[in-house]
This record gives sequence, C-alpha cells and structure tokens, in this order.
Amino acid sequence: MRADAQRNRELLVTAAHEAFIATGPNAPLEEVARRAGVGIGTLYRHFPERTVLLRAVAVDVSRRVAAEAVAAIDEEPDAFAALRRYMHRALEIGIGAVMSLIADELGADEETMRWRDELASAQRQLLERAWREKTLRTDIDFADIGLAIVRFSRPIGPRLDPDLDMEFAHRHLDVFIDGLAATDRDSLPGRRLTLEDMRALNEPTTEGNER
Amino acid sequence: MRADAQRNRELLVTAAHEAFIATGPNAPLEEVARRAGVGIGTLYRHFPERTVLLRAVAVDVSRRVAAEAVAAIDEEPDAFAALRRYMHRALEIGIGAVMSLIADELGADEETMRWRDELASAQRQLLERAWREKTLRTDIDFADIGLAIVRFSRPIGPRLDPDLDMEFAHRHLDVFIDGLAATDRDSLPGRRLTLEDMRALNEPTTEGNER
Amino acid sequence: MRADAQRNRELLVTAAHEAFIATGPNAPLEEVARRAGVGIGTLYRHFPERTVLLRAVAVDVSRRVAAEAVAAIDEEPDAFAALRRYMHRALEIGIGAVMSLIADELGADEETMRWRDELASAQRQLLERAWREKTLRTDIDFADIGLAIVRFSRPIGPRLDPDLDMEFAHRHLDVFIDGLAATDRDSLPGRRLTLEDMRALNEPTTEGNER
Amino acid sequence: MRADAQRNRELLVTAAHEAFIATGPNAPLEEVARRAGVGIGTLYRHFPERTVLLRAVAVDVSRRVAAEAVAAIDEEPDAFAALRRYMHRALEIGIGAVMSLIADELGADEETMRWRDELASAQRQLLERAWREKTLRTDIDFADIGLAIVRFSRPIGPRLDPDLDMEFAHRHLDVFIDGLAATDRDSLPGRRLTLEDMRALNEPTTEGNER
DNA sequence: AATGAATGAGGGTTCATTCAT
DNA sequence: AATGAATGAACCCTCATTCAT
Repeated sequence: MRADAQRNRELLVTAAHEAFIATGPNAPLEEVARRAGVGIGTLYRHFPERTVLLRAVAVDVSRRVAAEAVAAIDEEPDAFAALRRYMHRALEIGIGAVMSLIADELGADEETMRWRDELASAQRQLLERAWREKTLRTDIDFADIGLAIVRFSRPIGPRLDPDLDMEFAHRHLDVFIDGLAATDRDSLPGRRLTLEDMRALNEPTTEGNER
Repeated sequence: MRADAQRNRELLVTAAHEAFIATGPNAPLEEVARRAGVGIGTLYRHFPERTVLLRAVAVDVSRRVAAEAVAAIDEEPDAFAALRRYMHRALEIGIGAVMSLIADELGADEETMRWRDELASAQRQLLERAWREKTLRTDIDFADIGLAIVRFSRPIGPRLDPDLDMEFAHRHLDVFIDGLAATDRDSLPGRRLTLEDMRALNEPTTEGNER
Repeated sequence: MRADAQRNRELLVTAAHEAFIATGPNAPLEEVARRAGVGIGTLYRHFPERTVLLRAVAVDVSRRVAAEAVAAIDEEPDAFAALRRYMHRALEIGIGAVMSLIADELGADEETMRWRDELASAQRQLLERAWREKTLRTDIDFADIGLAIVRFSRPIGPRLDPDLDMEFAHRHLDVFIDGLAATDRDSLPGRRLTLEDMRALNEPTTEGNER
Repeated sequence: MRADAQRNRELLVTAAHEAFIATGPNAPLEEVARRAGVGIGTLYRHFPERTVLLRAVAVDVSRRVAAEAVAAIDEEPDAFAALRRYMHRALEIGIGAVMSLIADELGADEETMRWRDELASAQRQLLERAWREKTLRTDIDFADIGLAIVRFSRPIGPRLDPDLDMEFAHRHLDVFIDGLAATDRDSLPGRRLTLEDMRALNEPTTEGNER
C-alpha cells in the first residue's frame, strides 16, 4: 500500500499549503487533515511533528520556485526580464506567504537546507547575469530578492479578496522591480544579508520564540 | 483614580502595540497585560472586547502617522523627498505591522474611520504635491502607498532580530520608492484601489473569516 | 448623612430581591448595585459579604410575609380561608423564590432566625386554628406549608413570562390547598419536618456545597 | 472504538443529569466530566456546545418518563391511580429538576420536540381516561400536570439532604394529587396552557434571557 | 461615606498530540 | 496503515472581592 501512502502524503502537503495561506499559520491540523480528506491520525503518521509538515511544505515550494528560476534563466535572453519574470512567478507560487509563516519553526534539516541552497544558487545566477548586463543596481544583493518576495507575497489580510490581493502584490512588486534597475542613485541604507546570515535564521533556537 | 486609570490605558495600548508586532495578532491578552504591568482584569475593564483594544491601537498609530505626514508636508520643500521621509517614518512607527494584523477584526467604528480618513487625506496631499512636481509616476495611486507601507513594515519572522528586520525594511522600502519616481515606463498592471475600496475593507462581514 | 445611607441600604435590598428573582442566584453583585443606582463599593460597605446581603433580603421578605400571616389571622373569620389567603399572599411576595435561592448560603444569624421563628409561629397559629375547625387534614405539618410555598413560588424558567408564571403558580397552589382539606384519606407518606429540622438547615456547613 | 465512545456518551449524559440536579444548571462542565470519569476534551467532543448536552439529558429523561406513562396506562386498571403512579415515577426520575433547569437554553430541535410531544400524548391519555372515570377534576389541563411535576421535583436547596428532599417532594405531590380529585369545587383561577403554549416556550428567543 | 479601578481565581472552549482499535 | 477518540494545557473572559482616591 505504498502508493496510497504516497498519495496521502502529497494530499497532505497540498492541503497544508492551502490551509496555511487561507487560514494562517495557526491553522488547526485537523483542518489540514480534513482538506486532505484523511484522518488526523494519518497526518501524524506522515508528519509526526508539526515542524515536519511545515518543512515538507517549504521544500515543496522551494522546489517549484527553483524550477521557475532555472526556467527563467534558460528561456529569457534578457537578464533583467528574466529576473522580473522569476520574481512574479515566485510570488504566484506563494513562497513568501508560506516561507515566512513557517520560517521560525523550521529548524535546519538537511533537505530544507539543500533546497534553500539550490534556490539561492539559481537566484544568484539570475542576479549575476543582470549585473553583467549592467541593468541591475549593484547595491542590492541576493538576499534582498528573497526577502522582498516574502514581503510581497504575504496576504494583506483576510478582508481583502485573495485575487485582488494577488493583483496588488504583482502591481507593487513591479514598482519594486523598477526600483531595482541600474541608475546613478546613491547606495541603499543598511547592510547586506549574506547566505550565511540566511542560514543562521534557521538554526534551532532555545527561546521558544513562537508567534 | 482617574489619572491612574488613564495611565494604565496608555500602558495597555503601548503594550498591545508591542505585543501585536512581536507575537502576532493572536498574542495572548495576558501577555499584553503582563507587558503593561497590570492584571488581566484591568485589561478587560478598559477594553471589554479584544476588538476594542485592537481599535485603540489602530487609532493611536493612525494619529501618530498622520502627524508625520503633516510634518513632512510642512517641513520638506521637495515633494518627493517629503513622500520618502513620510513613508520611512510610517514604517518606523509600525503602522503596517499593526494595521494589517488588525484590519480584519476592526469593523468600522467612527473614531477608527475618522483617523483613517485623516490619514488618507494627508497622504493624498503628499502625492498630489509630487505629481505637480512631476517627480512621481502617475500610474500609482494613494492606496498603493498605504498598502506598500503595510507590506514593508510587517516583520519577516520572529527569527530575524527586530533591529535587523527594520533595517531591511527601510532598505527595501527605498528600492520601492526609487521605483515610484516618474519615468517613461509602461503603466502598472492591476487596478487602482480607491478610498471607497479601502473603506469597504472595514465593513463588518458575516463570514467569521478569521485568520 | 445617616438618611442617605439608610436609603441606599433599602435600595440595595430591593434591588437584590429583584435581581435574585429575575436573574437567578448567580446575579452579579454589580448588577444589584446598578439596579440600586449605587457603586459596587457602596454595596460592599453596607453588606461586606455576599451572605450578609442575602440575609437582609431574607429578613425583609420574612417580615412582610409574617405580617401577611398575622393579617390573615386577624381579618379572616374562617380558618381555612385564612390559610388559603396567607399562602397566596406569601407566593405573591415571592418568599419561595428568594428563600430557596438563598437558603444554602444563609447560615444562622440571630436576626434571620428571629424572623424565621416569628414566621413559623404565625404559620403555626394559622394551622392550629384550621385544625380546631376540622377543615385541615391532620397528616400535614407546619413545615409542609413553608416548603410548599417555596415550591410554588419558584419561577418555572426564564422563558415563561413572569406574569403568566405567577398566574400558574396561584392556580397550582389552589389545587394543593384543595388537597389540604380535611378528608378521610390515608395519611401522607414520609415524615414530618419539625421546626428543629428547619433550623438545622441553616447551620453553617463545611462542605462549600454551593449551587 | 465505537463501543467505548458510546459508553462514554452514556456516562456523560448520566453524569450531567446528576450534576444538574445536584449543582444546578451552571454546574461546571469539568465536574460533569469528572463524574463521568473522562477528560473535559472528551465531553466537548461528544457535546460541542453546552446546549447539546442539555438536550441530550432532556431527551433521555423524556424517553424514560414517557415509558413510565405508557406503563401506567397499561398496567393500572384504575385511571386516577395510574395518574398518581405516573406522577410519582416522573418525580423520581427527576424530570422537573432537569427540564426546568434546562428549558430556557434548549431551543427547539427536532429530537427534543419529538420526545416532548410523545410525552404530552401519553400524559393526555392518562388524563382523558381519568376524566372518563369522573375521578379527575375538569378545570385542570394537561399542561398543569407537567408544570406541577416540574415544581415538585426541583430540589429545595443544597442544604437539604437529597433523600429527605425527595421524601418531601412525594409527600407534597400526594397532597396536590388529592387536590386533583373530582369534587364540586369552584373552578381554578388562571387560564389553561395549551400544548402550543408549551411549544412556544422552546422557540429560540433573541433576548439572551439567561438565568 | 461613596466611588469605581484593580486583582486574580475559576469556568468555558480549542486544539496539538497520544493512543487504542 | 488508517482512523478517530481521549487527553490536558493554554487561552478567553467574568465576576467576587479588595483598595486607593
């Protein structure tokens, strides 16, 4: 009955993604199970701790977003256009909505980190191509791209219709991307966040700093 | 004991603001009371329903942000610089973090709406001055400014040090504002949200559409 | 300012009587204070413990009911008619509604007991006259009268309009009184409760046997 | 685990019946759970709202009392004796104690109403037989029987030992039933309550008219 | 003497997690 | 492997009582 179990696992990851976007990070796990059409016991068999489910969602999303990054690199001759396309696709997939809800509880397991690095690497390529093209300002860095996507893809609030919310997110992301174009502007305030900094965000902490 | 009660009320609003930013919209009210240094009963005496506390925070924040908008108009001769200054100040005050956490539960009471309109009016003046100066792109609208501030001022997550989080928020906001400068760009995707749309977001809903 | 205090005391006792009948034995004391038009602090100044207020209500009611018993004796030549009149009046005053709500928390203080005995004595006279008249069955006792009134004067429930409730109470009390008439019936089941038994009901208990 | 769950459900209904009689309608649900020997969560799984538990108790009691009515009709040749037997049995089961405590919160769901009508119908047969026998006074009606049982089966108060309380209830009920016998008396005061009136008592109300 | 603010214990309810079937 | 019942800790909210003004 391996096929059944595999199917249930996938149903659960999808249901969790939906539930976290729709109902927020505190979505009852029973609701996740219900959306997936399985019992709560089955959820726990596949994901014995809440964190494990969160990680599975994060990995799933990372995988899909990384694929978009690669596709953008491969298919768009223009580097800045590739970056723009990638960011909008990532937004659509909802990486930010999911990532940020999840980030604090994730901890660092190997698979999560592997996909994070995969994604980081693809993003870095996008940026470097655009820098070589001289179309991307040089005072931003790769981490800015990731964090910005997180900001833009979080829903404004439950009162705003999700479709309208997404429409606005794309609109504002476009303004942001326009601001990323190379100019003679002064450099940005604040320091750059490195990949190592990003990794540190996933170290386990002691301070039970829950929401 | 009027003075004492007034002081407690203020302590509670401040504590709630902090707690909502730090711990999210579902922050235990006992934590709010603890931060304010009062008993839970005192919190409930001042704010008999959670919504009432949320509103009080929203009004407090709106008031302070509106004052910043007015100050920016009065003190900055350059309209685009005024807009930039205003947005960074609003970010600092944390209006977005608070507003969006709160928006869905707010409902529309008179005082909240009054401050919302006050704020909208000040924002509109900022934009109109910059349009007259021809320094602001014309395909954005007043609601974009408000929503963008909401996006930038929400904390990325509890793992990111709040100071660093704020540093990054300013950094990304600066990119966004650069993207707001008047250019010969194509117009933005999506429709504009009007003040009426914004107001509609605060109408009471039936659908208990909690987070 | 003795007059003021006296007036407040009376307002509070009346308000408590109403509140206990309307809202039940768990009526918030703040509601009592509100009905009386005074602050909660004032209530506590007059009645430093909840029990003290309950006793005051009980004494007030006992006093009024005892007066009715005396009046019935004095004014009705027919002993059975006097008993009937007395029971209906006691019902109207709501002695049962109050007494039973209160009984368990009363404890035995001197004033309460004094009025209880006063009342018992008047009731006993009513019965003895009727026995002498041979119109009252002999297998009931004085305590049956008191307890029966308690039963009939308790509201059926908050859904039943109070006026209708009272109408029914009188109706059923009349059937009961008809059953009290002297006949050749067999004697009633169960034992008679004496005055001493009644008193024992007001001894303080340890078992915090609240409602 | 269906069997276990079923068993727990029954334990909970029994425990609730006891608790409502002993401690009143506001009996802490944790006490109910404790009496049933289960956790509070289990209680809530079976009865997600307090009302649902109240209804379950009401239905359970109605069912048992209706069975007593039928048995009395079937087994007692003498109609008035059947009525007397039925009323004492209903008292023993505690229908009044439960019904009235519960009535206001019940609302009208189908199962509750079905049992109420079942019970009403059996009661009506009891009365009609006695009227045909000419042993029952004709100025009372079916609703009087139900309400009277409610009155007699409510405990006087927590200070009175439950066994003694019950003994007295039977005693006073006997007097009342004696008063029900056919005589040449004048008719009773007040109007008769119909079955429709009774039903109206279970309509949902708006006025949050809690105890 | 009157007031009303402050306190905190207690009861209602939800939900993450465990466990028996 | 799947199920869903049971558990209890945590949070919400109310109200009796105390206390500062």
